[in-house]
Amino acid sequence: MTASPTTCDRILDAAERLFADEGFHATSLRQITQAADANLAAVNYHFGSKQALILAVFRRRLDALNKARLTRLDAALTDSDRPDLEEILEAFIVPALAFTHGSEDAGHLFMRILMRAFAERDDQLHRALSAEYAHVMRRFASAIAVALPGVDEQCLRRHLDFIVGALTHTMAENGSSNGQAIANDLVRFAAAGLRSAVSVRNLDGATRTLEIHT
Amino acid sequence: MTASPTTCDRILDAAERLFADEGFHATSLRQITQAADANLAAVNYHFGSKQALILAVFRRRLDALNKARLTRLDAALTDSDRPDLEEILEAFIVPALAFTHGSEDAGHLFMRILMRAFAERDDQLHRALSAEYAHVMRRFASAIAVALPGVDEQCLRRHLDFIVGALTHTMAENGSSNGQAIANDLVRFAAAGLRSAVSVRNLDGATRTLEIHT
DNA sequence: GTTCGATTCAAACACTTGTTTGAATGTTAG
DNA sequence: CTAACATTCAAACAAGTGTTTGAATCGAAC
Repeated sequence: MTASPTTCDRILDAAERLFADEGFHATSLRQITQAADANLAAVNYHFGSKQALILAVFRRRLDALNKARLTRLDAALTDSDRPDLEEILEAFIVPALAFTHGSEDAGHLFMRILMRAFAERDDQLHRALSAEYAHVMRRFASAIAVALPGVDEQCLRRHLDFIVGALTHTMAENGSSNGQAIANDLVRFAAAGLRSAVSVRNLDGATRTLEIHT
Repeated sequence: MTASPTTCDRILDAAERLFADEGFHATSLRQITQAADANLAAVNYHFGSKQALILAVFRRRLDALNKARLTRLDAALTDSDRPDLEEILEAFIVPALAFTHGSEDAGHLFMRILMRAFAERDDQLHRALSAEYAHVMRRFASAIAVALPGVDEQCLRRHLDFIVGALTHTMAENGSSNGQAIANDLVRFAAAGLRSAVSVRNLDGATRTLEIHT
């Protein structure tokens, strides 16, 4: 039999599920500790505060996710001299979906939490997360810049935002079903979108402009 | 001089800003009424409850946004017999950005709120919104299906999710700056992504599959 | 001026929140 | 065994929550 999970882990699991279902502020420590079969004071004892618990829930999964992404990115880059755009995008997208198919629907829950974190304007959380998240995004940005020479830097950053938005939104919306089909779609969708940026610029040197009514 | 805004409007404005900054549950009625220079009981008097206020904040902007989208979509469809994909996408994307450039940063705030609504698992809010939102999405889906014959229906629905995710994420993240450039990028990005779906199917009849490690 | 409906107001309601405390318990080392 | 430490527990804390209430105030219509 596996060692029974510690109080810390039970609290993290319960908090993850409740945060995903109800939101950070809407979830009370009493709900969490009751679901975790722990005493109310356990949260403040083990983590210090509710805010620190939120960060802990985050780090546990995000560290693993970003590490898997970077490992796969490195593998794609050393595979050949000229990196393949699709392989780079798979390195970013597939681990997120592998997550979803992992232990129960932990990944699915975490994607909902990740989306909340983007929505939350909580500066403390925002800063703490972007510290390591920015590093990962920069690695992928430069990898794509190599695979797709001639793409505007600012444009590339925007497109990465598109991909992050599309990924988190669909992951949060659709459950853990059809992960593979979604990954296929998103990789192709994103690759085509990225390639369109350089081809347009190479053909006529300027993008079409739209009028925006104000 | 313009007629001074009613208490209802002041409450809606204050609530919109605070909901975007702090979240639904994190903002108290006391914060809202104080910012709106109204009495605490005014919210329950005019709207009935906090939950009803949240819905009211939503409807005020979402109605206008979706109406603008559909108007522009109709214009694009009657323009010519065979609708242009880019025009359809502009009908969906540009009004959201025109919003952003409208009164102050009201649109920017509302996009953050919209993102929260997707993240929130509040079933009541979810159901109330998807009622009219689903209708708009269906209109756009069938318009794209005409402009892009041969695209798989399920695949199209997923791609619309990608676009919604990309739009809300970037709108929420970047402020009201560079709205036009973002709209240009997203329209081109989305169009290329959508076209890639039909071309792949038409060329070899099957999509590439990725292994997902679990 | 008076009456009537709509609106505002201050005060209180019952309840939940995150956090702290100090004693009780379990666990490990000397 | 005992001493020291880590962990759990029930209880209380002050502060904040959404909502309700009943009186006060306003603005027209008669």
